[in-house]
Amino acid sequence: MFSQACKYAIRAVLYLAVHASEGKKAGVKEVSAALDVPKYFLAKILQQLSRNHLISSTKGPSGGFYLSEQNREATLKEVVECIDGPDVFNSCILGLPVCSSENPCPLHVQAFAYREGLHYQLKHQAIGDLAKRIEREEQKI
Amino acid sequence: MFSQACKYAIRAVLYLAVHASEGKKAGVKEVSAALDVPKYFLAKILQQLSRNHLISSTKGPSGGFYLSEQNREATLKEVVECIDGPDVFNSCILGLPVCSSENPCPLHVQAFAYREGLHYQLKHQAIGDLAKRIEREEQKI
DNA sequence: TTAATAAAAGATTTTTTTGTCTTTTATTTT
DNA sequence: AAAATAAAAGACAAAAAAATCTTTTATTAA
Ligand code: FES
Ligand code: FES
Repeated sequence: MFSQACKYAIRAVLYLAVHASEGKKAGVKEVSAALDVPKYFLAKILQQLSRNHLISSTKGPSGGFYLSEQNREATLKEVVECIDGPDVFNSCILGLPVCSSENPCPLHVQAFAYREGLHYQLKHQAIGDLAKRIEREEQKI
Repeated sequence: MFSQACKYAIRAVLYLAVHASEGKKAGVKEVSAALDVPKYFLAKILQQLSRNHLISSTKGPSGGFYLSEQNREATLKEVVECIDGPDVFNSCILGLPVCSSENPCPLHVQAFAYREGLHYQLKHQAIGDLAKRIEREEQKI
């Protein structure tokens, strides 16, 4: 479903949402250590998210990555599409050129349900809200 | 979700289920042309399925691939696991070392539900039955 | 205002996946 | 028995994804 880079991106964004803020930024080193993810690879991913304004960053001492209030209103769908491209949620699970209910592949009904369930959550839940839920329910990142 | 090889495998097996039989075998050339899939790559995939007794084959003139009656009783789950390995249906969508409802990641609930829907179909529907449904409902492969 | 810090950017390397080509082996038809 | 056919096997090449390293730029704290 998601590329390795995209999995790292989602986890990193959620980590930032929970553990960082404008006043308490987190560096690549901290995030990569906390999530047990390759440091330099993660750096690239965070850069890409930053360029696309899905996370915020500042250079220099006491600099690092964090989520602005605006960033917290975005959704993971945007994060996913920033890394894996725009077709993640509408491509056929068997790789047919188009996915549609009019011309369904044999797995379409189930695959579509799965994909849409996930899509719906990622699309409608703000990252900030997700973070609160993670803290409340003590979910793993 | 599925590797390219696995997508090709599923489609090829379904093609054989619909268009081939012990009396009317299909060669790599036919299948790759019908599904618009790289020939030599598909050959490797069919070999692997054949070695694992998920499809049948014979060499020589009028040889080719087909599904025996026994093959038709198998499921696509077995095909998928033959190509992509045994963890496809129980690994965390975010790549955490284990996926469980006790230690869920933030996407677990949706991801699990979605995955299980698909898993259930692939696990409980015999390839032979799927083929009949494909013919009946004129689904695309 | 200098030194230290940390992200940004760029260039490379490694690994995995995908795809191709050639040779061998089994089978069948002539 | 010989020729033709088609899968099996093995070796290889190309492309994509993942991971690493180095240099540059911006910022801040001393
Ligand atoms: S057509 Fe294949 S998943 Fe929709
Ligand atoms: S724990 Fe992540 S999908 Fe189950």
